[in-house]
Amino acid sequence: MLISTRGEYGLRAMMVLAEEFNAGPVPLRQIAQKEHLSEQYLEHLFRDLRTKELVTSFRGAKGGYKLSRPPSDITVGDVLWALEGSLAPMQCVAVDEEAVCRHRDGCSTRFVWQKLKVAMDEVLDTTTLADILARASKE
Amino acid sequence: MLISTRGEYGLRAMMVLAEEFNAGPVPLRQIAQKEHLSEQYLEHLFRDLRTKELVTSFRGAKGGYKLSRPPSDITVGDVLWALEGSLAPMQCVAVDEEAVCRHRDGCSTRFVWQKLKVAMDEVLDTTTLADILARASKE
DNA sequence: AAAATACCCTAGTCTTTTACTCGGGATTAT
DNA sequence: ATAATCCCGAGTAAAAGACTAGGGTATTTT
Repeated sequence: MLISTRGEYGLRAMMVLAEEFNAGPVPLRQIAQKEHLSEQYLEHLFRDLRTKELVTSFRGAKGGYKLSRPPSDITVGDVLWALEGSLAPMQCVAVDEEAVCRHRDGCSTRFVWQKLKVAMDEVLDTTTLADILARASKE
Repeated sequence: MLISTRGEYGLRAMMVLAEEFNAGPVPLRQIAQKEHLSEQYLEHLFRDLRTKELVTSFRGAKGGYKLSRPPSDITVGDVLWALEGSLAPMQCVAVDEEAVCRHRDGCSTRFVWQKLKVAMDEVLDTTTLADILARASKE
């Protein structure tokens, strides 16, 4: 499976923040309850989301998290990349890796992985949280 | 990573058979040497490829494997599906699973996973071994 | 000032998956 | 007969995944 619980829970949590974007910060406990997730596990995910500057945190009573940018400015790819690392189908086409094919010269299969990655990135980079929101409210 | 060594090695091995499609059967040892893979590990992969009827086996001396169909009739998706099982980005959009979302009603993120799957399937189902072969010989 | 709320951080642990290896058996060409 | 080859069921070591434990620190409300 391409997406682990990190990406799954993380995106779900980000959608809660997207819904509440115009309200105050949302505490993790509230997100955890709404989505039936572990609050402790969410903390780990939100650390990564914060360092990648996708969310802003507010400490203390009445604290919580807010999206750093409007939902229309955050793509699914932004979120998943922050939580899962590279989403390439194979190491040899991952951005953060040296594009080294350790097998025979001119590895013919590599171009398939590259095509796959392009197709995946297209969806990930063009779908924003606002798009999901719009889609959800229609149903 | 979406693709494990099963899919990676398996597709590579299938390409060797594709190149040799008009010759006699190719023994695993030869594939293993050419691609620097473990022969024993390949045996496991070929068991699956055989039961999915992508390759035909010939026992005994001078035996080996052949593609069951011409390279233009075998897609990358056929091979990967045989070796990796479902290639969906998430369980909830995998074909062999009940499409059950165990979280809150109308899970809004599901449509993203579905879009992703469609984009991936498009590549996997339209790229054949012959396409890879053609691409490789051009370089 | 104190209590409550909430984020922040480092470990550790249990389970599952991955990536194989081992050792044998069956079949066929020579 | 013998060598080459496919066939098969176990087992295993390492890595990844999915968390939990438990402390700390900052902020706000009262």
